[in-house]
Amino acid sequence: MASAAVGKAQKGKEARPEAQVAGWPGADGPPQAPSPDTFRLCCLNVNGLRSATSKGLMPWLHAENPDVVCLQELRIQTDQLEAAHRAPTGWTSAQADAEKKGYSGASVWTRLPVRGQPSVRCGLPLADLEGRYCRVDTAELSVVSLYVPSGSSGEERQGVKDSFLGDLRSLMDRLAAEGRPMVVCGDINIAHTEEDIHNAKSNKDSSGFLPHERAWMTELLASGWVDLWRAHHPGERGYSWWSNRGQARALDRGWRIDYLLCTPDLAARATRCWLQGRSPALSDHAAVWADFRRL
Amino acid sequence: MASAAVGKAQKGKEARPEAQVAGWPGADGPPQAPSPDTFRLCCLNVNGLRSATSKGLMPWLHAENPDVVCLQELRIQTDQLEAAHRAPTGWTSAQADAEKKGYSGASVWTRLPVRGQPSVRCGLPLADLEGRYCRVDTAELSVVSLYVPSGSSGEERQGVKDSFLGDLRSLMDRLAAEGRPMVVCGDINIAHTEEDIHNAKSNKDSSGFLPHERAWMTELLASGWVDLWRAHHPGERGYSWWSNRGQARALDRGWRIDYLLCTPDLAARATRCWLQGRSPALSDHAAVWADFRRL
DNA sequence: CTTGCAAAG
DNA sequence: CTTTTCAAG
Repeated sequence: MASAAVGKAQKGKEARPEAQVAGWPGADGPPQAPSPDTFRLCCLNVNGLRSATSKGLMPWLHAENPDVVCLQELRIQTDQLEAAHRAPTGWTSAQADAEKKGYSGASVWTRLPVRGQPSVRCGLPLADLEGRYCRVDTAELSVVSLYVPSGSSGEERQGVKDSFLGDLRSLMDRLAAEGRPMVVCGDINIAHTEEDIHNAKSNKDSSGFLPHERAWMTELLASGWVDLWRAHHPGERGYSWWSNRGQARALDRGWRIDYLLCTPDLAARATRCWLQGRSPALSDHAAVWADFRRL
Repeated sequence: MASAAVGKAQKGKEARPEAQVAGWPGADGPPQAPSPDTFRLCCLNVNGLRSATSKGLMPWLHAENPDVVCLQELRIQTDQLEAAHRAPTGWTSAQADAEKKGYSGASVWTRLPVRGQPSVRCGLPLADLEGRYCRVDTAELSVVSLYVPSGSSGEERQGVKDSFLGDLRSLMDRLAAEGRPMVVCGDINIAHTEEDIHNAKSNKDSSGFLPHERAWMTELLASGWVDLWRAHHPGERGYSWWSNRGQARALDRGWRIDYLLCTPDLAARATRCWLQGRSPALSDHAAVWADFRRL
C-alpha cells in the first residue's frame, strides 16, 4: 500500500538546522508573486528527484515561476526528503510514495489556495501501491500527477501496463464525470501518433508505441480529454523523452509521452502550452508547461 | 569453486582493437629493465582494481618499477578485465576469481621468469571459492597473494574468518615445509601488536585486533615466518589501512594489516622494506614494498 | 564512506 | 546509459 504524505512542506525531521528561506531551495531572492490573471503549471518526470535537484531543478523552477508543479518518478520516499528536495515554505505539497525504495513516486506542489484534502489514492491497486497518483484540488481546478508504468523492460511489465491502462480508462471517466475543471499531468508512457515519435517505422513494435496503446490514447481523447500541447501545436513535432542510449537527445530522436490531459472547460482557459527540456537537461524527460486564465 | 585464470596477459577478448604497448597501461615510455642485482616486490589491496586503475595505479607502478606485483580485493573477474587492468605484455599474470561478481579476488603479476604452473587453489575451501589465494613460482622464490576474510561485518563473518585462520595456519606450515624461499603477501586483516594500530585501547574489541587474532599472528611468527616490514622497522609505527569513516586517513589513524610474510632465508635477502600509500591514495590500503637480492 | 552489482526505466 | 538500492568491506 502506498504511504501517503500529505500536508504543508515541513523541515527535515532530523532537526539538523538548515537555513530554510521562503523560496526555492538553492535559488537566490524571494519567490515571485503569482501573475495577476493567469497561473502557470509545470509537469516533469524528474527521473530521480535527488538527481534532478543536483542538476539545478530548484533554481530553474525559481526562474520559470510556476504556480503548480507536478512531478513523477521521484525515486525518493517522503521521509527521505531533505530541504533541498522540497517546495518553498508556505506551498502545499502532497506526495505518493511507492512501497519500494528508490522507485516511482509522484507529487504535486502548489502555491494556489487548496480546497479539501490532497489524495494519494485512486483505487487502482498498482497506482496506490507504487505511488503513481497524487491529486490536489484548488478553487480554480483539480490537478493530478500521474505516472503510468513502463512496459519496456519485458512482457511481464507490458502486461502490468496494459492492465493499468484498462483501469485508468475507467478512472479518467470517473474524474471527467466530477464536472470540475481538471488536468491530469504526467508520464503516460505512450506516444500517440506518428507525429509524436522521431521514427514511427522502427518503433512500430516498441512498448510505448504499440497499436493497442496508441488506440487507447485515441479513445481517451475521443471521450473528451484534451491533449493540451497537441491542441496548441497541431502538426508540430515535439518530444518529451529521449533514450539515454547513443546520441538520442543530441540528435533530438525523442518521443512525446508526457501530457497535460485537460477537461474541455480547463483546456479552453489555457493561453499557452509548451515543452522545455532539451536544455537544461534536468532529467531524461522534458517538462510540459501551460499558462491558464484564472476564474 | 574458484574460476582459475592462469597464463600470459592477453588482449581484450572483445577484439576491440586497443593500442597495446609493451608497458604499463596508460604510462608513457617503455618498461624499465629489471635492476641487475635486486628485484622489487609490491603488495597492495586495491579495493577494486577498476577503481584503483581510475586513480592512477598503472602509471604509479610504471614509475615505481616493481618486478613482482601482488594484488588483493580486485573485485573484478578475469573475463571482465580490459587492457587498462592488465600487466604489461610479456609479463606472467595469474588471477584467482571469486564466484561472486564484484567481490574479493587476488592476483600475481611478474616479469621474472616463471617456473611451473601458477596456482589459484590451496585447498582451503573458502579461499578457493572466493579467490583469496594465488601463487606463482620463479627460480628465485615462490610468491603468494593472499586475502584473509574480514570479520568486521558481523559475528557470522568473524566465525568465517576464525575458521579460515585455523586452516591458514596449517597451510602456512605446509608452505614453509617446502623449503623454498617464499613470501606470502597480503591483507591478513589483523593488526598484530599495539604498535600496529593507532588506538589499541579503543579497538580492543574490534575485529582485526581481537586477542585471539593477535595471538594467531604471534604464533605464526613464532613458527618461523618473518613479518618483513617489522623486521626492518623495529619500534616504528606504520599503517597500511585507514577506515573511510571520518578523517581517519588525513589524521593517520590507521592499522597495519597488510604483510610480507617471508621464510627466513628469503627475509635474509631483503635489502629494504617500506610502506607507501597515504599518498598517492590508490585505495584505502597502502602498498607494502620490498627489494630482495637475487640469487 | 566506498566499491561494484542489481533492478528498473 | 542512468538512477537508486543492496551487500560487503
